[in-house]
Amino acid sequence: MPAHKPAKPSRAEVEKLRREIEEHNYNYHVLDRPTVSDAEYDALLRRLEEIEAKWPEFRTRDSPTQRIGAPPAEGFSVVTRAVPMLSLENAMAEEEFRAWRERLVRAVGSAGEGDYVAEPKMDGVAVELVYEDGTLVQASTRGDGVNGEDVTPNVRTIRAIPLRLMHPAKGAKPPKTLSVRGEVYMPLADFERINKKQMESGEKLYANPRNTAAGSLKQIDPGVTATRPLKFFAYGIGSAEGTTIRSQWDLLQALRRWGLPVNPLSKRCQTIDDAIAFHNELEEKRPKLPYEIDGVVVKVNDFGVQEEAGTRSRSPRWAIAWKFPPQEARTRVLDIEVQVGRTGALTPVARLEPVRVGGVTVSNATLHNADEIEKKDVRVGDWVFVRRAGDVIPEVVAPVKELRKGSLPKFKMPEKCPVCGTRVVRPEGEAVTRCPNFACPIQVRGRLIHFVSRGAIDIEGLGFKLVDQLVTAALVETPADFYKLTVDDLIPLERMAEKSAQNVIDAIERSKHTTLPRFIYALGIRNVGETVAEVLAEHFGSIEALMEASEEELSSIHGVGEVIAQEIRTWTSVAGNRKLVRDLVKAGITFARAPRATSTELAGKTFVFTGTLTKFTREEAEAEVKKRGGKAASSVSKNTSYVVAGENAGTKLEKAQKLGVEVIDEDAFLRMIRR
DNA sequence: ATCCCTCGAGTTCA
DNA sequence: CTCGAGGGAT
Repeated sequence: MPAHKPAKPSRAEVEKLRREIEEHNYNYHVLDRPTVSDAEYDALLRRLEEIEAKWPEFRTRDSPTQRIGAPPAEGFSVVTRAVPMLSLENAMAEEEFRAWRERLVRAVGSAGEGDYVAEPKMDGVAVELVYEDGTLVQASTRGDGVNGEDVTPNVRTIRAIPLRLMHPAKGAKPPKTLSVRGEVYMPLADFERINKKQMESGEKLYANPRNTAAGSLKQIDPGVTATRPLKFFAYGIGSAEGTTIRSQWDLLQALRRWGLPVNPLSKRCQTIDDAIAFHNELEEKRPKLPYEIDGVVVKVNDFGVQEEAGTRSRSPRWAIAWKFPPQEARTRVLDIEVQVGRTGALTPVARLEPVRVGGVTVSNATLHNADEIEKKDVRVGDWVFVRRAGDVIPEVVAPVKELRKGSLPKFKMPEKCPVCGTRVVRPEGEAVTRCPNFACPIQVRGRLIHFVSRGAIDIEGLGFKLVDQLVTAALVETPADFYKLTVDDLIPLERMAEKSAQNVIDAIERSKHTTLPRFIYALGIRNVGETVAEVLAEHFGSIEALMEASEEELSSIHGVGEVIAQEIRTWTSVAGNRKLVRDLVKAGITFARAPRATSTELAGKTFVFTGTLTKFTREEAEAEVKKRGGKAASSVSKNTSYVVAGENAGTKLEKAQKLGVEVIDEDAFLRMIRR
């Protein structure tokens, strides 16, 4: 377009443009169904900005362009409200929840028997929004309920919050003055993203989404708040005067019609058991939700019954917050111990005062490596927040620095291996610190355990306890020694009678019949996992050929680069390792033919399995895929053809959805391979 | 030289 | 599951 001046639009045209932008905001934030791309949305907003810049007479305070614009505040003034924002009584367990209902029924008679609304309890910041004639004029934090802080300029930057209410053609118009209550929160993914950025720029990490949301709302400069990905769910109003709304459920629908986001999981419950079921279902969904919740709020639906139930000094009798057991808990670091793995990697692990998190007692949490400890600045004696990452593995989130008394010494990686005393090394640019002593007893033991593990040689009944005993009794030093064991060797060991000893010996015997990839993997060469072992087996066809391979030949293989090639060549040139392979072969190890792909029906397809599979094991499924010429990968990318999701699928499922990868369930997978 | 996809290794608790 | 890093594509 040539740079000619556009004609001045009419007031109606500007208004139409605003409505269009508001509509898109509504679709996106309230209905969660975007109807235009971000780029299209931005284009509309930019056009409006240009018009308003050129013809200032069109500027209005409630225009979508006016989300940022107020100058930084001098601090926050206090807002005093006529109808206080009450807090809720808490219930921690089902009995307490039922007790609440008993009291309710006593207070209001049979009216309290049924008809509730159950809503997720957002873990965010409670705010009140005041709309005058449909325009947002004030926003405040809850504060003590009566007095809150005026955070209007900051709240205006939150896109999920309409600056103007919508007036549906049919249905109740909002009252002249409407105070909406709800929760400002930060989605988990956004929280993680900005924390990652903080980490990269070496800044302080935020403890959790709620604190980050609260901190964002209390920014002096609304420009800063505008950069924070905050969202909002409305759940109530200050007073229902001037409306015809007579129940909580109708209120939620009305809020939604007025253009305010309402949590779609909220549910009307006809009986107390429905509410209990809702709580339990939500607790299960909780780890998969894109935001944090800390419980369920159950309210009496009918406003008339609510009034009858009345309010105690600080909380209404007609509502209760039934909390979930915390997923994040505070505890103390008793010690930081350093473990040594089979490759000699030194891993610091925090020993914690046992604490219940998400239903289990946590007493250990990995701290990964020295950098990680440095980054989080965790010290022995600190109070720390612990959470179960991805549903399972405990993780130290951050120390509570305010509770650090005096000065605690910083953690330092030991200079010597805690097991064998050898001076440890940390190669330039690497995160791990290692003990270089190949003969370090813990490495020896680690290699033995790896050798017998599932996926490797797989000796059933030979676990880490028994390996420990065998090493201590000097019966086993290298994997080849397993094949020299007799029942009489085992019987003197703890918890070993003749029967179990015989079972172990039998299992050892059975393990002699294996496959080449498993055997190569079992050797425990650094960076040679199951996949690389398979590639090597495919290429060389025999262990002897692999043992004689040159570095050049190795690195020419697809999937093997310089690093791995050198690692393998170094390993195969060590006399002890060559002897180990000879001894194992002499002991009678034989290799089954690797099952070749029997069809090509899944050729070119890549599968990723995630979650708890109930109809088959992951190994079986992967074998089926390979048999049909397909590939089984461990992580989801845009190259993935299908993600097969079992129960409780976690981040991989999310990623699949984000990348638009097809997700199928176990049955669909079975149908696919049965054909 | 850089980015993206994978793989490998280490870890927790019931 | 998560992180770091190897390998290959661009």
